[in-house]
Amino acid sequence: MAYQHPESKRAFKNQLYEQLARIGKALASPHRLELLDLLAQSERSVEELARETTLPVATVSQHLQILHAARLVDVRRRGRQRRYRLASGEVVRLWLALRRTGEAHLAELEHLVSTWLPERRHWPALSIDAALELLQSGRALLLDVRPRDEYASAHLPQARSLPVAELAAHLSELPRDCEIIAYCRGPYCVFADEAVALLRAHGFRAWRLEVGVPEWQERGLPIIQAQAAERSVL
Amino acid sequence: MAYQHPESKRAFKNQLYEQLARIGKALASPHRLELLDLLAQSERSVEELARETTLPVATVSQHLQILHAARLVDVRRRGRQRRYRLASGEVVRLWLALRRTGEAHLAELEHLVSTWLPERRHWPALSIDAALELLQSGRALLLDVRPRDEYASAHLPQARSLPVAELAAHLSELPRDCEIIAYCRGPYCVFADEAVALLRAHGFRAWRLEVGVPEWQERGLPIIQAQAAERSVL
DNA sequence: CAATCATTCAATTATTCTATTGAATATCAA
DNA sequence: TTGATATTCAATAGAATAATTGAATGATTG
Repeated sequence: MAYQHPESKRAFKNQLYEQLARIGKALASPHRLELLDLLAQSERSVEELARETTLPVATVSQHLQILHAARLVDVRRRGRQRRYRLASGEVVRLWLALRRTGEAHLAELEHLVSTWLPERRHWPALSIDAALELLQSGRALLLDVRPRDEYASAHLPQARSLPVAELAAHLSELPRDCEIIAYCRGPYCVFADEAVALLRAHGFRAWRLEVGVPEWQERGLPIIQAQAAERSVL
Repeated sequence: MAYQHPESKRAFKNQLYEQLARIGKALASPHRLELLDLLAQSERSVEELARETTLPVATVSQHLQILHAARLVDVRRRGRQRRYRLASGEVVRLWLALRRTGEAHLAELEHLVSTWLPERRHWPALSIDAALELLQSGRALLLDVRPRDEYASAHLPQARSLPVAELAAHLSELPRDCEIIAYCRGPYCVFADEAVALLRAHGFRAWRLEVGVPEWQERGLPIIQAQAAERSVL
């Protein structure tokens, strides 16, 4: 019979929400959110994550273990490294949902962007739809300006890899007779802003795509992913 | 120009993730998750929430203020009550994403359900699609077995309100020549389980719908909502 | 087998969070 | 204005969390 005493219902609910709060607790630190954000681009070693976040390696390791205990990330060995990655697309959706909730309700976020990225006022970012239209009509070139290993892990169809650090050295290879669309990790990454600024300073018609790979994929659009062999071998 | 010094990039990121962690921290307590789950059904007063969660009123009030500081909930006055509700549909999506992440990765959740709701093995729950098919062909009656005020706040199209507590008294009004589909707050609510058990014990052909109103709405399906006047008047 | 490298562990301290209690405030009704 | 009701506030003690440091582990390379 399904009838239960009120006290036992309470015990069930307590255990239920306690389990779910394991995930909530894992999301309760700015450093861990940054780690999730980075891992949404590609798997990484502890050391790589420490370098990108400017945190001590031991601190990153401990945060990763908290994320792992909440089952938000997986680990595998590769040589003497341990490479961490998000446990699944569910985790990407959770992170994006958290970020969108912030964008919807935290006025401070807008303020941060307008303070630190004031040049975004000059040129509007391209939406996914606007970019798709330009690309499908052949009037634009798509640049992935993230580091090469992130491109290798997953990138948008038709995208060419040209990390922003190498952009200045390759300007002569870029076309002047079409639009150039640059994308990076997502709306809070500055790589594409920097690329667009450099390109425009040299007379190119450049635009920033307002999303990155995770948002593109969440929209149900196809991406080019590294083979499973490269991602999970041994 | 968009070029920034590495240190100032770091300062921007620190502030960015610190803001987003306000939301993560709000999700870090089992009690607050239960409050969000309840508010996903309908707005409620502090006292109502305290009664449902069996927590002291002052404790609930403090948790609500934490949720409010993270902008996950809104308040309005109604008489001498303050009625809290989720700030927007984004918050619903965030909560559902967190819950789904738990379902995907926390084995303990499955274990909890099989321990506390063992009767779920007997009769499979109806998916949204299965329910839609039955309902559209007229071969089923849809019962909302939640408390009446939650039905009033929002319910599925075609649903009749019959709270599980009143079900036993109204059995004679229910049809025996079609399927009966009962739904409640969602997959972890037991109202529909109880309703199905009672109905089957009396010979009805009853089924539990595996989702509630929030999941139905997230799927993009229509719901019947209380008028704005009822929801937000003075 | 020793050396190196990447990562984790363990112990400490400082900080933040949580629940509880009783008092304070604010609103409505008589 | 008084009393009742709903909620918040303030103070506290206990618990959990975070960052730091240096040592320990474990796999790979020479």
